[in-house]
Amino acid sequence: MSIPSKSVGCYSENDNELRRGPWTLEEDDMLIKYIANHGEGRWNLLAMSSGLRRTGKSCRLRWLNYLRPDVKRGNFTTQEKLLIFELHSKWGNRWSKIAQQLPGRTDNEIKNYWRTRIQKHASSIDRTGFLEIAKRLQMIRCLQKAKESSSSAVSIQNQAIPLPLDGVSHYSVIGTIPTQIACHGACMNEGDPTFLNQHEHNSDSDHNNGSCISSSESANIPNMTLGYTNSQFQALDNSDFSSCAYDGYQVNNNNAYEMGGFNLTTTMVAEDLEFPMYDCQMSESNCLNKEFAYGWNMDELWQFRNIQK
DNA sequence: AATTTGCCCAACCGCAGTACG
DNA sequence: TCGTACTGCGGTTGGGCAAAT
Repeated sequence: MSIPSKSVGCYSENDNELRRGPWTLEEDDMLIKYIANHGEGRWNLLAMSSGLRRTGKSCRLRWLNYLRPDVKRGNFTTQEKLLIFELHSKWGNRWSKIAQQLPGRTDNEIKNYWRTRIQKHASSIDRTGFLEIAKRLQMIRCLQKAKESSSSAVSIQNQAIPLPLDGVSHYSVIGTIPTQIACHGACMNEGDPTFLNQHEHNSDSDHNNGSCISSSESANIPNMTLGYTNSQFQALDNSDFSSCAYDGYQVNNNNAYEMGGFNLTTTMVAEDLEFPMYDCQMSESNCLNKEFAYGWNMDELWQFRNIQK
């Protein structure tokens, strides 16, 4: 390619050379009008016949990431953030695949979000940090579930979630979960943007009944299980387990949900969601000290992590 | 007020997969 | 079947801007 080394903002005034760098309003307008008349696709042809001195790839990128009418602008909602965490735990850096689950969001946007908000927190993790992070993640997941099940009168406490071990690819450490979580302060209100309700996003079923977990109120939540599968550590609830089992997902060594990166993900769940973690405490019986709540023994977990390295 | 630092995000690059002649 | 063009994806870069010094 004849294009010199990248220099955004340096344009050639030579009509024969391709333009690079930020798009102008005129270029945007030209692209929009062309696509309105001819439709998307055939980007190289578009680039040549539209009069834009851009590559087809550049035109495509501009359209998909910025000009498309259904592109959603602005910050990610809490639901979207949670969904990104969820999907990244399943699929890793499959940004386009993740983007398909977030209507109006582009893979580029999600990728940028992940890199700037999440990976910046990547750092070495010590044992103490890991414990704290594990606690936070666990609480967050509990709170997610609280909304869903608080509308249901049925308590499914202390049910064990069976793990279908295939005897080959799964090494699992599973604990069952006492399911009382107390939330103090004003952290759970239906109208609160920080209210965790991930499943509203992609479910039209029974998750939208407004129920408020107010101060000093407890919610029955479904069992949750922390599972460590091969090199993978993640928080598993029933839906997570399904995806794990059926998608055959495995986290590679670079994945953020691998133990080494676990801290940044979970930390950001708490921090980036602006969730008042300090207001939410596990109930007394679930005190997270030596014995990790939900049956996890952190000594074992940590040892297992080291074995996997 | 000036300079430095760090963050965010749009855009670019290279590569892999697919379509087509 | 092979070669070429096109498309899409994930990783990376660097400009702009706000915060910090």
